[in-house]
Amino acid sequence: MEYTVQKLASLAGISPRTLRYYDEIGILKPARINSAGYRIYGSKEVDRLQQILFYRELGVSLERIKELITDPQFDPVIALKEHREKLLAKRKQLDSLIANVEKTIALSEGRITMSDKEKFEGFKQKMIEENERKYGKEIREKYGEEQVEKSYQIFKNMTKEQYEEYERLNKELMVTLKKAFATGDPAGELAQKAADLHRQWLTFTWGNYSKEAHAGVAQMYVDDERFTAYYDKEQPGLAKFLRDAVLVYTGEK
Amino acid sequence: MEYTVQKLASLAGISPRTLRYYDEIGILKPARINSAGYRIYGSKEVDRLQQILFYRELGVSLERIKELITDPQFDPVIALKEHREKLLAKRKQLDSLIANVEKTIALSEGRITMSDKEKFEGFKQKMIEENERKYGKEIREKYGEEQVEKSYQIFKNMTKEQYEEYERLNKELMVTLKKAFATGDPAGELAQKAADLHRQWLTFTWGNYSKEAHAGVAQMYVDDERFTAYYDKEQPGLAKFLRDAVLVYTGEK
DNA sequence: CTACACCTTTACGTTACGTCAATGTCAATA
DNA sequence: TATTGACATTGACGTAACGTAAAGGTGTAG
Repeated sequence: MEYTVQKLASLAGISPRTLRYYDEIGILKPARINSAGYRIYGSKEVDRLQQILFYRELGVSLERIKELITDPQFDPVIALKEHREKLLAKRKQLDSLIANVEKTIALSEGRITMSDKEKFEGFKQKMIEENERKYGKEIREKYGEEQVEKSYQIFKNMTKEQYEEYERLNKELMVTLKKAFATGDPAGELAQKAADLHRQWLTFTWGNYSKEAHAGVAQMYVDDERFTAYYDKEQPGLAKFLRDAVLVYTGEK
Repeated sequence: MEYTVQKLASLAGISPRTLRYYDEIGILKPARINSAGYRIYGSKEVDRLQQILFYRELGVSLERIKELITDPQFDPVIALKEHREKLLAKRKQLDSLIANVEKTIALSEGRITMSDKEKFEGFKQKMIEENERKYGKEIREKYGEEQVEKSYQIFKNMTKEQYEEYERLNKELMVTLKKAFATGDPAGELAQKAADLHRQWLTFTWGNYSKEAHAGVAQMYVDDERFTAYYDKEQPGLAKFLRDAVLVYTGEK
């Protein structure tokens, strides 16, 4: 049997435009073109279309489908396995997305108060996620996979009290730092107190403290604009001031 | 604090282009434009961006986000609930997709033979799905929701033997029909045998048989091109011939 | 002979940006 | 001071898989 676009489209449950598109990208060419310029498809094309639609329903992209059914030495099993991995990752992401939406709904409706442990866990998780999103690649490059994972672990294992202390330290650091900034002296008493607070804050997530690493982090606050922005958001120049104070504190030039 | 595109982008972990795009679609305008034409964002814009990114992470489209944070009488809870429904539907689809891919992989690797009940169930399911994809809307309109569901139920509850008989009947119908078509006489013995086979085949999924309905289906084979294509795929004109034979058989018209 | 249903190609619209290209601005340095 | 390098701007094309006109040719039934 021979089919025009409409006929074949109806048979397969797709649109004529889809068939023209498939012709255009070369994934399914008609058997021949008749005198009037009509696309004429035969049974071979019907079979090929069936295959295409099968893979398409699996969510495979047309480009990959093209490879799958064109290249004879392409292994469809391997391709399908790769595709499965993608789908699984997608589902995982979708799951956390759904969980987030549900949490947000519950929060908005006041069904859960989240003033207790949950909220705390959620905060920690969110902070880690945010940190990962913003700095993930860089800090992994700078400090290595292990260090980063370790500090995340420490973070996750903090008790509520420890976490509150961590937050409190951060706030105190900011307050002290701003006051010190007003004096303009990175070597002054207030600035050195800020540097010490900064050390305390850092050791919360660090396994071991070293002056060199401390000075390195302070320098990074100036080098990396995103960190700079975080401190300078409170007061322009704060990041540099903190670095200078820390350099004095650690005695590293 | 004030930010240029780069600064704000770094702070939020997005690209400058994204900020320009958000300006373009009016979802986040800068606080002001300086003399050089630079976009300058303030803390109010930072907050708004946080909100935008929050909803974006939930997978909400920018257009809906715009409504969410612009329209004051827009209920975010309702919007989130709708969005959750969409996500759940998406996950459901993704799940069946994954199941399908896995089944295909297993089949390709020969890990499962599917020569038993499973294969049979799979076939039935696939037929129903295909039928649904192709004709779902129309047959529901023509015969009503109940009838369609009922016939699917009958189909699903068929035993292997019944199903094989169903398939055998279909094949015999085709063979007989083609032979009858060669005679050219819709009222002839062979054609009437085909019509009777068609009746038997239909009653497999019909609760009750009526001549009128039988004639109606035969007419539909001619009216609906997708059915026509199914029969004409074997031999052009077969659909019409079957209709004529059935009309004689049922004594209608 | 005229509808009318089919076919054709061309081309813009969709989403949320990525990626040049051409050009202007600003701060630091030789 | 002139230049350099890192920023900024707008404009425009590309993405995936088609949907949707628009403008025009074809085929057949009445």
